Amino acid sequence: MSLASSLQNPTTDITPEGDDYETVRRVIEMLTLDYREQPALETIAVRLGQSPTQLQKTFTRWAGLSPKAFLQAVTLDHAKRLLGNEGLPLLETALELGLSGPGRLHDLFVSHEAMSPGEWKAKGAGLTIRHAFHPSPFGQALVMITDRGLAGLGFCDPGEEPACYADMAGRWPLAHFVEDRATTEIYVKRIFDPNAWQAEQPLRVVLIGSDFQVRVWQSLLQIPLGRAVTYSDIAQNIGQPTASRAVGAAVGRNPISFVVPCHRALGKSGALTGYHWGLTRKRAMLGWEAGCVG
DNA sequence: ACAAGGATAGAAA
DNA sequence: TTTCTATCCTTGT
Repeated sequence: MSLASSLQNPTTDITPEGDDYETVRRVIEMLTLDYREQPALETIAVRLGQSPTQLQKTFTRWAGLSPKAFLQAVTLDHAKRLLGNEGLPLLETALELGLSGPGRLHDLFVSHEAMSPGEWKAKGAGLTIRHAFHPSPFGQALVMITDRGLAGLGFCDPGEEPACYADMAGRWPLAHFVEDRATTEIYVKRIFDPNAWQAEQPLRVVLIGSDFQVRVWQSLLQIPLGRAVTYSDIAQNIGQPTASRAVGAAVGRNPISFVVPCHRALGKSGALTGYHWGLTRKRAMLGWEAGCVG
């Protein structure tokens, strides 16, 4: 089977910035674990065995932000700002502008297609899924492609690949899995390079889930870069205003993280209430995106 | 059918 | 801050 080979070869292909995420991850962890003592940048640098200057470089290379700006981008205040409580109901706005439908969605230019309920219930039977791990700005990324487009994107830290693979593959237990780095690599480059997002032909994405889940994920696709919505916003958007709890569960099952921007769903208070691949990664994504906007 | 459990939210103590 | 509860889609029995 391809599983073994994919696990033994966690790739060192591209991404000269591969190490940067490790640093960023540890900084975020320190900040959130010891948030009481508000460690200064210099303290953190020392703990990591780096000079503040090195840290400066790492952040600007990784996020396009100075360390100070990045740290700000990871606070509760910033999260609240993303929610943009200044009025404009985000999701409806996107709909009115005609950004929905098969055309452009998301800043990444995604065209989405949902699998039929029958195919969903088949648990992937008859489906061929090509997959591989690649380094990404958010750790190791597991990419899963069907002939209808990107079906899965998961993340983990180096060494956790087996669990990550099991998690993703278990979602379509009857599918046929083939490791195919050549196919997945094309997608990876496109997904994590904001410069490639301007491309004219959209990234094909296929949403495999229950009807309810697909509607939730489609709502997520309407959230622009640099904004966020609450779980209840989404519940409103799909016409079931009291189902915010169920929305949370559905968001959590999103198989294509980052591309379907589930990291832009926050609690009403602005708190990051959860993330399937770890809250640290959710913070990192929001911080990284702050760099894209500014 | 039924029961348990979530990445919720709001209210009460 | 912690706890209680209304709510509702999924999944396992």
